[in-house]
Amino acid sequence: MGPGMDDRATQVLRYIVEDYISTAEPVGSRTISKKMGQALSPATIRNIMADLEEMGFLVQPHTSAGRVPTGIGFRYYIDHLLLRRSLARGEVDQLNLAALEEGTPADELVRQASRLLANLACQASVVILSRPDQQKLRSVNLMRAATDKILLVAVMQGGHVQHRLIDGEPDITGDEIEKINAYLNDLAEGLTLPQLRVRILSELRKEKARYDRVMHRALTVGARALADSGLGEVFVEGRANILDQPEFAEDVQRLKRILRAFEEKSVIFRLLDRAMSSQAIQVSIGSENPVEDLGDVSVVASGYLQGPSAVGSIGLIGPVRMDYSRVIPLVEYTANLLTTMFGQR
Amino acid sequence: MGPGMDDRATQVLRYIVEDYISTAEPVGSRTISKKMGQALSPATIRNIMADLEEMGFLVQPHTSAGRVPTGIGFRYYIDHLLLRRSLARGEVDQLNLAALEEGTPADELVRQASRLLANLACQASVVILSRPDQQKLRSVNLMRAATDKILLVAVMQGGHVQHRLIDGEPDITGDEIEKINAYLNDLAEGLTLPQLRVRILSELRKEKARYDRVMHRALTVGARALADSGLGEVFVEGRANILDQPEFAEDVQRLKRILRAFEEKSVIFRLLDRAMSSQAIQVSIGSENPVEDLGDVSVVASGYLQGPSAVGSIGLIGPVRMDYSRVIPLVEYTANLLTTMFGQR
DNA sequence: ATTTAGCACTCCCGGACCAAGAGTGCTAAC
DNA sequence: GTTAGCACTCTTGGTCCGGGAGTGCTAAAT
Repeated sequence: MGPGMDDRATQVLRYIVEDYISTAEPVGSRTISKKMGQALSPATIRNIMADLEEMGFLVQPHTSAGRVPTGIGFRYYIDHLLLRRSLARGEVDQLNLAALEEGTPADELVRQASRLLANLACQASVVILSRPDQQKLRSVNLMRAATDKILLVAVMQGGHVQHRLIDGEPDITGDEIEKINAYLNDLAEGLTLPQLRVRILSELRKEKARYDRVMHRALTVGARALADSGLGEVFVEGRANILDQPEFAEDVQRLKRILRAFEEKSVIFRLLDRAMSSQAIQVSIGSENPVEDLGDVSVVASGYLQGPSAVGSIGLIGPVRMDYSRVIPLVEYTANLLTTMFGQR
Repeated sequence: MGPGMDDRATQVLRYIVEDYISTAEPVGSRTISKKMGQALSPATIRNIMADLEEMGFLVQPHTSAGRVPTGIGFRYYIDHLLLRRSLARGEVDQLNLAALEEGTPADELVRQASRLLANLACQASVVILSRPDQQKLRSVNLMRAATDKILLVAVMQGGHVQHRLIDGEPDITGDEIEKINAYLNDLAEGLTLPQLRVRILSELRKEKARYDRVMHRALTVGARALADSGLGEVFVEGRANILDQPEFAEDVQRLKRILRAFEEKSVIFRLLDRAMSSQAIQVSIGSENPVEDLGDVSVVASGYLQGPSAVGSIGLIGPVRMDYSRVIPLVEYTANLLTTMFGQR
C-alpha cells in the first residue's frame, strides 16, 4: 500500500475498477461521485483520481477521457479490494459433472468441466494435463489388437489412459502376454513410464525370457512416445466467447494472436503451468503472464489434484477487464470439483 | 450448360472467378480484357458479363462495382472449368505423416493430418470420425485399472481406441478377467459394440457364469457410453486461418457464428457427414451446405477408409472464394494418405 | 486546509460534404 | 458483332464541424 493510499483513495479505485469491469469504458469523476452517493463531489474525485494516476493505478487513454485501471490497478484491486461473490445456486447446478455418464474417461471429464466453466464465465476456458511421462502409473497392460499388433495401455494414477500401438508381433501367444502383464503390474504401480522402462531394462539383463523382445519393445515405444509427445494434453473450450469481449471484437490482429496462441500447445502450457503446482488460484494480469503474445489477456487458473499429486490445471483466459469477483470463485469451485471427482476414482 | 453459354462466356467466367479468388475484390471488365490479352475490348466483356449476370453466375455488389461470382458461378466453375493444379513437391513433403512416431494412436494421426492440411491450405481444417457405436470392433479387452475398477478397452477396425471405466468390481480375479477376455474376443470381431452387447445378453440367458455380472456391466456401460457420446470425435485445426480471409476479417458477427459452429460437434458432423460415405471429393459452396449458420463458407471434404469401411472424413472450411484448384487436390491427397496409412495398420 | 463550483480547454466521435476513382450501361459509330 | 465515347452511379477517403464528455485549474466556500 503506497504512501497516500488512504481509505478514500482505495474506495475510489474499487469503484473505478468495478465500473470499468462492467462497462469496458473509461470512467469519469462524475460517475464515481454518483456511485458513492454524492458524498464527494466530482471535483474531489478528480483530485483523488489524479493521485491514483500518479501512483500508477490508472491511466487516461487521452486527455479528457475518463480513467482506466492499469495492470497495477487491477493487481491492487485483486490483492486488497476484491470481495468474492459466492456462487449462485444455478451456477453450481450447471457445473454438475456428476451427471456425466458413468465410466466417462478422465479426459472427457476434464474437457466437460472446461466447457461448462467457459459457458458460465463467458470466457475461453483452458485445461492442461501434466506431462504424461511425469505421471505415475496405476497399471500397465498389453493386449492383442490385431494378429500382428499389440496395444499398450497405460492407466495413470489420475485416471488418464494412454495407449500406443506396437507393430509386428504376430508370434506371441496370449499366455505370454498374460505373463508380461502380470510381471509389469508388479513393478509398475507408482513409477512413471520412463522409470518403469529403465527398471525393466536392468531386470532383463538378468533373466532371458522368450518375451523379452515384446516387453522391451513395448516399453521403448511407450516411453519414447510419451516423452516425445512432450507436453500433456491441452483442451481449449469456449473460444468464441472472446469475441464477445468488446476489447477484442474490433482488433482483428489481436484476435488472431490469441487464436493462434490457442493452437499452440506449448504456449497454453506455459500459461497454465505455474498454476498446476499450486491449488491456490493464480491470477496473471496482462503482461504478468509468461507469454508475450498474450500480453493483453488475463489468466485465472488453479491446479487440481489426483490424490496427493498435481495432475493438471484449469483456468480461464479473457480480457484483463474480467469480473474477477465472479470468475475467481468459479475457477476455484471447478478445480475443487475436479479434485473431489478424481478422489473418488 | 445454359443457353447462350458459349465458349467465350465460359472463358470470361473462368477469368472472373480466378481473379476474384486471388484478389477477393469485385472484378471489372477492364481487368478481364487485359487478362485475355486485349482480344476483346472492355465494352464487349461488359456485354458478356451482363449476360452472365442474367444467367445467375455473377452479381454486382452495387451499381458501378465490378462483378462477383455467385454460388452458382462457383459451382459451374468447379464442375466444368476447374483445372486442378497438381501438388508441388514441397507440399507432399510437408504432408509426410509417415514421419510420425511409431505407434501413434489413430486419433493423433488423424489430428496431425488435419493440422498439416490446415497449414498448407491456410484454411481451417476439420476431421470427423464415424460414430463409435457404428464402427466395427477388432478386439475388446477388460483390464484391471485399480483395485475396484476395471477398464474396458475397445479397439475398432479403424485402429481407434475407446475406453470406459467400470466401477466397483473389487472381487473379480485376474483369471476371471482372462476368461471374459477370451470369451469376448471370440465373439467381438466384426460386430459393433451395441451388437456385441445384445449378442452377449442372449448368450448369458443360457449359461450362468460367475462373471456374468462383470461382463454384463462392462458391455452395458460400454454400449451405453458409446451410444450416448452419439457422434464421433471431431477435431478442428487451424481456426486462426479464417481470420486471414478478408471476407471474415471485418465482420465480427460472422466470425462469431463460425467459431461457435466449430465448437458444436453436431454442426461439424452435419457438415462433413455427406462426404464420409464417399471417397470422391465433395464441395459444398456456401448455402449448399447443410448448416444455415455457415451459409457463407465452403466445405471441401473427402471420406477416408479403413479397409473396406468408411471411418471418417477430412476437409477444409473456408470462404466460398477458395482456391479450389489447389485445395481440392490437397484434400484429396490427404484423404488418400489416411486411407493408405490405415491400410497398413 | 479541504472541498467544491465554475469555467476554459482538450479530445473523441458522428454526420455532412466533397472530390476522386472505378465501373457500369447505353448509344452511336466502325 | 464490336468498340469508343460518355454520362451516370456508387464507393471511398478526406476534411470540416459541432456536440458531448471529461479534465485541470482557480477561486470561492466551508
